[in-house]
Amino acid sequence: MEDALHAHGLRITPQRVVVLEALRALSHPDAEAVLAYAQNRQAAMSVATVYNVLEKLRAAGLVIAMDVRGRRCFDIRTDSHDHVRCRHCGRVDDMVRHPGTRLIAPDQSPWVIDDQSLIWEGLCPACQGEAQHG
Amino acid sequence: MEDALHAHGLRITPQRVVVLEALRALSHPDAEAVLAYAQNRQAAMSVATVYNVLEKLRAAGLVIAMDVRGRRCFDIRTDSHDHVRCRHCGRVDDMVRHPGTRLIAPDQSPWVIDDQSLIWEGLCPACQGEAQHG
DNA sequence: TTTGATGCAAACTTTTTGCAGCTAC
DNA sequence: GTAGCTGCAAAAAGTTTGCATCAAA
Repeated sequence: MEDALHAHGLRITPQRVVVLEALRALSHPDAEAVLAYAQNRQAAMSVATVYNVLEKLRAAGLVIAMDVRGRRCFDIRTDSHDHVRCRHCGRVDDMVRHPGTRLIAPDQSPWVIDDQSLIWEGLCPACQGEAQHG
Repeated sequence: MEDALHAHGLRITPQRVVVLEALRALSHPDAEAVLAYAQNRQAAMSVATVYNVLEKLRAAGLVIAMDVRGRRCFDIRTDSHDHVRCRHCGRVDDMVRHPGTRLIAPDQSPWVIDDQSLIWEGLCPACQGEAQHG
């Protein structure tokens, strides 16, 4: 658990270890879920620290972040994959993409899909120079 | 402009017409941008109304919504397409998907991509019965 | 020892809500 | 006339920030 932190030049603190544990134990938690996990395990943790740690981990490439209806969720998997979210219960599942085929079809899956959003993030042509020294 | 509202059983109000205008004039605006557009055109509009109208339009299928770094953005296009967002300036562009090929490659585009998130939304198996009468 | 992390609490941003009044149909 | 929409303002929900304290290396 600590190896991953150490390998990315991040200090090993009890809080960070617990956040990593939460990310492994939970499915796509948001900050609130990570905090609840830590508190259940009697680990000292504050809201600000949860956000700090998650952002550090994201910047280090250890987790990916996604925005889902006003909440920022995190996922410890770093290989490329997609997600599906239930608009009734809010549950988020991983979804494997099949190269060369349609991304998803309702009849290929027990899920009923009625919306999708794919967002890439990066630097637009105009900002590529600017961002390097900004 | 009003046709679309009428066709979906939505009452035609000045506010709704202006929101539709804003969605056509702007690229992927959020609520704040729509409000600013309306106010520039001297149209009466309150924050709550912007959110109400956008949600009505989304529920009617006239626009799609996407969550981008804590903000909910809207897009009047309803055919399936993707988006790319600059992490420096926040600009969001449409991105056409090429069936049968990789979704995107950095060297195929002047954008530098370092993150992607694809989220489908729908009903998970457990909720399909429940949601119909809930 | 020193650099960086944590905790608290307050501020900030974005979205939602309750309710009175108004208007499209 | 009436169901449904709007505006206001306050509250809610989620995230960020400033600063003093603390601890990993």
